[in-house]
Amino acid sequence: MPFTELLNTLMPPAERMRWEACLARHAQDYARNSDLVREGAVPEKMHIVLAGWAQRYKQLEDGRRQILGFVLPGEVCNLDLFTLMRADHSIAAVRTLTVAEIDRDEVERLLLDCPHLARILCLGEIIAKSRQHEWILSLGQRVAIERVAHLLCEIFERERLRGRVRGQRCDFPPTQAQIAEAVGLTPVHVNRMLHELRRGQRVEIANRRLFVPDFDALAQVATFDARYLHGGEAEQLPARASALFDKDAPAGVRPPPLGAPPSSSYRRRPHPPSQAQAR
Amino acid sequence: MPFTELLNTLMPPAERMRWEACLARHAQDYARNSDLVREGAVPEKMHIVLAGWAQRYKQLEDGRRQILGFVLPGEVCNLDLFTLMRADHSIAAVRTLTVAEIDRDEVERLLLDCPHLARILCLGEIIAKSRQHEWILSLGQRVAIERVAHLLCEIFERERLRGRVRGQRCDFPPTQAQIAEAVGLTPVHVNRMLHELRRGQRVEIANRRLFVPDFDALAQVATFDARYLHGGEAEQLPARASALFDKDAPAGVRPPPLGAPPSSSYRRRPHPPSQAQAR
DNA sequence: CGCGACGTTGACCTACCTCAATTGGCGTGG
DNA sequence: CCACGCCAATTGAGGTAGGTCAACGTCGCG
Repeated sequence: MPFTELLNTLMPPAERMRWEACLARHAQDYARNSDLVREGAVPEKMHIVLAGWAQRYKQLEDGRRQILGFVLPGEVCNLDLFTLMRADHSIAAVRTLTVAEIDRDEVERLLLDCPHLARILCLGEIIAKSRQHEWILSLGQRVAIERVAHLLCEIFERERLRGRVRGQRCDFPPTQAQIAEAVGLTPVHVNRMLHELRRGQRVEIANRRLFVPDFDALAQVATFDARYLHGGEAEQLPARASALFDKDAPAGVRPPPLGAPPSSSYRRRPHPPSQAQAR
Repeated sequence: MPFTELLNTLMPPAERMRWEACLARHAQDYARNSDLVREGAVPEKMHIVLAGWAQRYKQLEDGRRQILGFVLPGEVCNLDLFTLMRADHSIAAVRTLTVAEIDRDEVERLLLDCPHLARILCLGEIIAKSRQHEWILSLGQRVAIERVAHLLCEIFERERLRGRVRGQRCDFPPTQAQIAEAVGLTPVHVNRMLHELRRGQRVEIANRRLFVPDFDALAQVATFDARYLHGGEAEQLPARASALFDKDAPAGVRPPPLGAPPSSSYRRRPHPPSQAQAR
């Protein structure tokens, strides 16, 4: 498993074992749709997803609910634990879910003992923020079919980076209603979009599994650009993360994206060719 | 000015002066719509808004643009500087803008010398994240009039927390087209929503100024709940922030919100008749 | 074998978009 | 001081993406 090997590279075996032992010791199961963290509560424990998916969400008083993002196996739900503020959103199990629950003291000890681990978790937070930004772009600007396709691309690519895609397939537990809550559409309309994608040979979802025969084709309908997931940056983590904590700074290597000057019309606004100059 | 006094409480005068001197020394002007930070670039300097507004945004290849948030005077644009990754979004001037530009070395020295400052900036980042979550909720679930009203509520409340509201009025530089890019609507439709809000005596926008005669009424239209802005948490900052860096942990005091259980299968519950009209 | 959750489909409706023209404010140059 | 020109705001008419409602199919499971 490439990701596992990668982790070995990034974390000394001692840290790695300490971490995994800790996870194993605190495993905990949740039933589908039950909350791990409730908005407004002061979080007591840090949650790490071991198996299954979790979903972050917020809701309005009248019940409208928006999913902010999915937490996949191996990812941390709430590092924000340490801010000690009340949670600004809830976290629930998408389906049957196993997490490790580690309380504050232990997390603290763990992070002190495992500097590499701390860096990896920090990088995870930064990438999560980048995903939030893309999520906003999606909700605000993409049309229905792009939104759905984009979500599938994101999931598939994240799973791929973790080495959990085989034969163009990966796990995909959410129901269509949950997809709908994630992309801000109606379950009915999500169903139609999935149907359309299926007709076009873009995706197949069955038995909680996602099948993507031609990723590039799907990415094209989604206007998906994987850069925001910072895939492959983990390899550069040691250098970069050390900059976070130590001093000097070798930057990652990556071609800058185009600053495409737009088209025409009202909404798709031609924003003036802005130069990044002062004065 | 209450906010200034607050800062004095939070930061020893020495730190405070060091910080402000630093800001003053590096002032820099930008023309409306010019970029301070371009997506994909490695940020060289940290930007702090001194006067005017900045906007974070992302765009699609075809020109569709989504504003991720506004940066108000006194706020920091990109603390993420230290991650040393390429910027995942661009930042531009809403209108004529003055910022302080501080390069990495100096920021580093500053933060080492001013631990209180560092804590305040960290808290700012956390609150920014909370705002992002609310922004997602808005784009995904609120209808047009709620979205626009919610944006105005957020701005107004943030300005109020900073002590910049007088006589129910505060600065409001963005054009309707920029509002549209922020809330994911068309400029035309934003115009109509503003018109409706004006007819209902909810807001008045003129001469780059926002007037809110009855905040609660506006908040009701928007389903706005100020909690996510963490107003008043700055007062608790010393205690809380120290927990971030030191050890033990007095939590903030704040009533938990309701955790409305999920409803039926379908999406839009009959949201309360948002009567923003004649009244 | 019957219930309950999920997926699917059709008919219809409306919130929001598109296109297009007009108005008003304001800075600039004559 | 006025006329021009530009940009933002405004308004109307008509179109469509996506929502709503409601029924039916299907699968898993006790």
